[in-house]
Amino acid sequence: MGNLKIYDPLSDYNKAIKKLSNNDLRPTKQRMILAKLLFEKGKRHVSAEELYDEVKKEDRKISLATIYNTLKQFTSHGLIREIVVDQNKSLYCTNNESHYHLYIEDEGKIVDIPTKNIDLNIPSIPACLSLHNIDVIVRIRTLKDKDVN
Amino acid sequence: MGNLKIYDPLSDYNKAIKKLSNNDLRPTKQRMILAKLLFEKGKRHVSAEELYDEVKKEDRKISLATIYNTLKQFTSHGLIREIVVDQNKSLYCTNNESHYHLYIEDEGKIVDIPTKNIDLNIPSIPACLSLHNIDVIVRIRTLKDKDVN
DNA sequence: TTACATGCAAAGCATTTGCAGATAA
DNA sequence: TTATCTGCAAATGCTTTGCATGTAA
Repeated sequence: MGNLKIYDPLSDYNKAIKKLSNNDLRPTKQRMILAKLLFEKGKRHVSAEELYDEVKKEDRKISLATIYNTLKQFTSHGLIREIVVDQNKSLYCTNNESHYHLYIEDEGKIVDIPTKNIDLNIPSIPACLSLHNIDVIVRIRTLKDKDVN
Repeated sequence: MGNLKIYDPLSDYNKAIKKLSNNDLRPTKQRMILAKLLFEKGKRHVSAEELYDEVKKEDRKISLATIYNTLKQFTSHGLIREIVVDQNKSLYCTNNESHYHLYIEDEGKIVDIPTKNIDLNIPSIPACLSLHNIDVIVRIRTLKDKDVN
């Protein structure tokens, strides 16, 4: 919002661009715009549709299909994380630190939880020698209409 | 597995029927069939489609729409729990004990985790005075193709 | 120059819904 | 008899895909 900003060669944004180049992702116009929106605004949880709207607000245009595809690519390259919150609704998280998620169903909101706040004791993990990723989603629901009848 | 079973007037199935009647759900033919499949086979994690197939295997027929609607009703009446595992994929869990879920993404499988195996420390829960439900889904992914490029 | 990206519209898929006919009480 | 179910087919909503055009290197 118009605040002065000293050029930071290691900002999240620049790191992202570098990451793009380091992978097989060309830093195209669309990917730059999306990386900018995703990484210059701090830690965020956005949907494809929200990003689409933000791009439009900047008087630019990226097709929704490209936004979906790009989010998918960014995810598989480890730049962001996908959180499936409901059927027909994914949010993308730009927080790169180790953390879990709290999803407040009633509000459709997500809050990050530091990994240290959750102790997992799962002896039942079956032969996960090559465990690659753990994601914890705590879903809470507050007392509402539909559940008590 | 072919083991003898003494008639239990308080079996999960009968409890379910009773629960149905106690709510505003008429114990119709379709609901009885589904309750039977859901509660007489012990703790399960099934999708609507799987249930649909099981009904067919018994030479009966319930429309998929009715299965979806019934699962939804059973869920909102607390008979089962819905677990959203992916976009466009819900599983329904018949375990009534307090527990969380481990989802193995690669295999699409779900395993129950006793509540005591997970310590939640979430001071950040915002004004959840009327907290109604906590669901924890631990998602694990083992090292696979698409993630390293 | 050419392999890779993008955009559009169409397709996909699990789930939901509208409504006419069927059923439980 | 009447409020409630059921089943079908059509609709929904998010996401993906096919393919022609555009673009980075």
